[in-house]
Amino acid sequence: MGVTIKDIATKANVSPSTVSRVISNSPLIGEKTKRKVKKVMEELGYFPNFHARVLVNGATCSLGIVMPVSMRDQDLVFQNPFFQDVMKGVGSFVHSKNYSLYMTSGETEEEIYQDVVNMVKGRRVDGILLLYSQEEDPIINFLVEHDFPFVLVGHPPDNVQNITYVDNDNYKIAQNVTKYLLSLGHKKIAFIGGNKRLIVTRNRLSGFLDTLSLSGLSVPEDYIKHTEFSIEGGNASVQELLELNELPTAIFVTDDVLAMGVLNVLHEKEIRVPEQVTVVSFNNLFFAGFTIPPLTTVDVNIYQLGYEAAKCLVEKVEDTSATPKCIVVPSKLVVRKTCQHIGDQSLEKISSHLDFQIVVQ
Amino acid sequence: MGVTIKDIATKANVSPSTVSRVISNSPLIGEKTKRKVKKVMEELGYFPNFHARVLVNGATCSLGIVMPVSMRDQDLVFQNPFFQDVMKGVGSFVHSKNYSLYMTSGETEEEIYQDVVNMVKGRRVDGILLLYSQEEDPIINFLVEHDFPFVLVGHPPDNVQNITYVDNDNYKIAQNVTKYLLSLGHKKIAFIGGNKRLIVTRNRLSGFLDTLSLSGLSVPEDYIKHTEFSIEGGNASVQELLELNELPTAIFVTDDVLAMGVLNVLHEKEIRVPEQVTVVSFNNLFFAGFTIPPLTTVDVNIYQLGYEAAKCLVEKVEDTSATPKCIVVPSKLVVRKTCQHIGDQSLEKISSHLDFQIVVQ
DNA sequence: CTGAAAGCGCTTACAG
DNA sequence: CTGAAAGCGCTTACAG
Repeated sequence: MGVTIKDIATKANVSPSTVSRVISNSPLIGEKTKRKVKKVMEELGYFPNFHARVLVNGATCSLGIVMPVSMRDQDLVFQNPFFQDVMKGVGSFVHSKNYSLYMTSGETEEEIYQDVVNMVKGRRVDGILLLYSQEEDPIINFLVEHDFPFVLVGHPPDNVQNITYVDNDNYKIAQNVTKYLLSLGHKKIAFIGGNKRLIVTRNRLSGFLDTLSLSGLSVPEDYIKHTEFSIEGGNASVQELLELNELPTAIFVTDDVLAMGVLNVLHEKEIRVPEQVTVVSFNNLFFAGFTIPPLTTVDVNIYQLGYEAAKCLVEKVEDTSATPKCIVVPSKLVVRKTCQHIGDQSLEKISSHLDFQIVVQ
Repeated sequence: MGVTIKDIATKANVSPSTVSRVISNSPLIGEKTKRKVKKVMEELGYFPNFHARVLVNGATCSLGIVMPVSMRDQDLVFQNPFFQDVMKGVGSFVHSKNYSLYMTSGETEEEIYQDVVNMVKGRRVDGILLLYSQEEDPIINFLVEHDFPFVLVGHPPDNVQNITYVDNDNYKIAQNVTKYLLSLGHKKIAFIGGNKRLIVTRNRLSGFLDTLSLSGLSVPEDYIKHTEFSIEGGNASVQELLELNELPTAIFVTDDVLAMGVLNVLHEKEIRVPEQVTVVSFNNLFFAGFTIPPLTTVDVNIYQLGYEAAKCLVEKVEDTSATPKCIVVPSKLVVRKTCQHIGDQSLEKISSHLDFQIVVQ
């Protein structure tokens, strides 16, 4: 059915080798022959068979994307627009390099693991991009063991020196966000975050906790909530906080989807934001500027996270000997309306104490 | 580097053919040989080379996914969670059938078209899934011309008899939604929808328009807005409506992201929903129950749309002679708080006049 | 500058 | 029940 190199060869009166060389634009071939062969290719509508090429070259120019698609059993239900945004960044770089994208479709950790094994051992991809990072991840171990090129979006759970990853400096960001809250006068600050196994969650929590304890503030245990990544999760968590005797005056939320759930409950209970409760969040997802009130949140540059990760991975694939590296994507706090409003001057002042870019929108 | 069938053959003292037969579990091979060979495969960690297989079998067991990723030039910026949801459905079915997923990464129509050509002509996939449907789409034409298996999520722009597609009955739904609005007493109803080239937009618009005209109501031209699929798009459109002399009392919005923008502006301008303006929308995206007020919207069963589409495609791939078919995914109106509230009884009454499932949440 | 030959890793008629 | 041979569509040393 498909036109092959042989068909071209016969019709152009040359050998298949010559056709192959014309395709790869080898300088060895004479101009005349090139033109002749190219014309025939045009006429017959030739297109190289991908698999035949891969079989001899080895390189697939494809990357495998590992998404945490709804791991229901782990309550990691990702209905999070975050991933769509990362993928845009990934897609953009990858396209510029003529690489293709392969996706896992597994729905449990075990299935996703199998998907990865298939990709790697079946030689379907040249590298793997992990869009998340969590503790005790068998996939990372598998990849390391097989010395297969991969890049992590997020901070490695361990083995940091040997893994190439792209991440924000979540610990530092969390410190600065917390300092920001402190400078606003808050002392009773609660935390709502995603699954504990995720490294992002842990890093943001540590930054938060460490900063408070440096200020001599301790956080009661029931001020710290871990929940699934959904509006409902955010909902449930604030509800719990609101049942406490001593209410927090600020809530540090690690994701905008969660924050949406938080704002929702507060609005329903007619608790005024930011007058009664201050809310900060992370990720600056597409709806962050349109919640009620508009969310003050850290823009972590999701697109760039994806773009850089893809770039690192392609580099790694094309030069396997490259040493592991880590790219830190910059971020900034986008101040909107969910934190106690203070005069512009004082914001500047606060800002000067922080190691952190602040932008008012 | 990789272990091949040959390695196994030598170590197991059989021929490569035998190993191949063991892998495909051929009944011809004796039990003893099978055990012996399997043991060696185990020891050596054998995994079949995907590309070698494809080269001889032809089948890739891979599907290509065409996403309308941010076609900036066409103002079709899709930051819409819709696609993540469809992909869940697609992934779920595909995984059960051991198929893999390939993604386009192009960012303009031209690039995406090239991605598709590469997939098809390079024999990288067995079928193509188009996650959207629009007028004058060169991709559809290409696929039809090459008689390549594909399935459309959405209604074909033309050539309906020859294309397999999965869609909601958007025209009918729009009719019923409009009737619903009419029965609520609205006469001045505006429309905010996405790009005109998209068939969904057109179908929902026609259903809307036809129903109104059947009721003897005409819609002024400036009551009909087409905008990009973003909160900002929704924002801009209501702003325009609010500048009109004669304000609509209801707005028919074709997508929740747009509706979010609509609600946002109305809230800012302190226009009360639903008391002053009623809003209905489509898709029931993850945040629809959490806007302020919670959105009344049509649940189009996004997941099932993806699931069925993948199913149709695999069927088509595995039986090329299958006749084109069309699957209509059911939908229902989820009544929340953006439409003028009326007593439960009258909702029942209204419902009885509609050819449409209504659910109160 | 061009061609014949071997080979990438598999499968599958064809023999036996 | 098992093996030798041909072939899937390409690339790339090796000759000339």
